[in-house]
Amino acid sequence: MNTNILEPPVSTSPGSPAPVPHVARLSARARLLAAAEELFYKEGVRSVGIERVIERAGVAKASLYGNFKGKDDLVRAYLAERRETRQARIEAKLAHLTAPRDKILAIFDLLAEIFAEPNYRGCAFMRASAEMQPGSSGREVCEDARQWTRALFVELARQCGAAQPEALGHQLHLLYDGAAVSAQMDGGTASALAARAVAVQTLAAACP
Amino acid sequence: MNTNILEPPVSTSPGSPAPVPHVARLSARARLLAAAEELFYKEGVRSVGIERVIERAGVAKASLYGNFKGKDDLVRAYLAERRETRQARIEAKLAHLTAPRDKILAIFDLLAEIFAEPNYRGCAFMRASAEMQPGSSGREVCEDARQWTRALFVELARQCGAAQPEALGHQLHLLYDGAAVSAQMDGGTASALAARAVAVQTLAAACP
DNA sequence: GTTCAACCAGACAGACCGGTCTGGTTAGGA
DNA sequence: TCCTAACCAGACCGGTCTGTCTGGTTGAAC
Repeated sequence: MNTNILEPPVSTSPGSPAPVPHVARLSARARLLAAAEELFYKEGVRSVGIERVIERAGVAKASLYGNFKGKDDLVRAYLAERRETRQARIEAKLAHLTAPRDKILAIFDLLAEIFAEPNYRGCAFMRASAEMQPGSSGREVCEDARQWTRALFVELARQCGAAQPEALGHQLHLLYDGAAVSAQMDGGTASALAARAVAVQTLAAACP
Repeated sequence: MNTNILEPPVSTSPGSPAPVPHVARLSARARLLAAAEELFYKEGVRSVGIERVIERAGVAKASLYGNFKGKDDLVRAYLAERRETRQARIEAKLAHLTAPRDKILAIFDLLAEIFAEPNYRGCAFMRASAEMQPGSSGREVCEDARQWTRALFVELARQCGAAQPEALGHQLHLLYDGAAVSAQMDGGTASALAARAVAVQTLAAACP
């Protein structure tokens, strides 16, 4: 969902071969972020070089270094954008629900939706984390995204009336992570359903 | 545990600054594997270059290319060695147990032991997978290791008398993966205990 | 003593990457 | 019309990476 009226909406058609049509084109920054999103997620932040990104975006090298401090900064911006997109998607999924238990299970339902998407290649933050040095700005975004997810599970566990909301939140987060790993390595949506089934049991045991 | 009498036992003191003493030294191949194990696991298979490995091993470049086809082959050998070490460690942990339920829980106890080790940095296969291209020989080793773990959980679930051993095995594997991710990102042994607690509930529900 | 295999040390080549710089083009506003 | 900002195209530099090659050393077998 693009609410910035200064920029036309980005068409995220995955298989488009030509870089981006020159009619009604986006700003160089927006095209760079779109190309980074596509290439970094598909092939890894380290495998993809600057040259590939600017070629895909149809942008000059100087434009990249005018909009970003360097490759690390572009990676950070890519991850930050993904983090906001994901958090917004989760919040939208939970918005029309009231019972905390339903919200928790809805998160796993959302995982099944995400895993079913044709271009899904696993959790972007896990994959990027493994490619980046500890302490880099990109890693901080990943850890921030992780912290947010953990806090969400703990808060929902608290609302469920769990005796130990921290412990239950940790357990639910565990299932969330495990589902992502399994989806990345094994493919399919089965892991989201398996995690949901375990979550139902765990909730029943922790929230009497 | 080194049972190969052809080679002296490798001293895995982590902070030793000198490469390896020239007395009773190992073969070039063994030293290369030891250095690869140390550096690849600590800093990533992609971040660490050939130069770093041969310097740490105290080995000439030509010796590397005489023992391995190239860097990819060295990475594959490193992962294959790790896979065998891990499988042997799990099998040793389960050897003196008879009840399948105890064996399953012992795997999570072993995770807690592993997570508590000072140099633990997460699952080597997950981290290496994220750094390698799909279809590479190293990736195949990782997927093989994953397949083995899955088969182990499914077999133990079957021995437990689960109605759906495949499903229960998948759920247990999910907890295993989630614990590894949480240990890598958050540190500590809490995730192994949390996964064990959920496993107890899941087993109780699936094996009446 | 000779031979041979395994090894060490390091120079070197070719490729690639991130980042800088120059020069030319376009569009819009004063 | 002129000016300015944003942009494109691509040469270029320094560094790093994998992998090859040459030459010298050691030690054990014969």
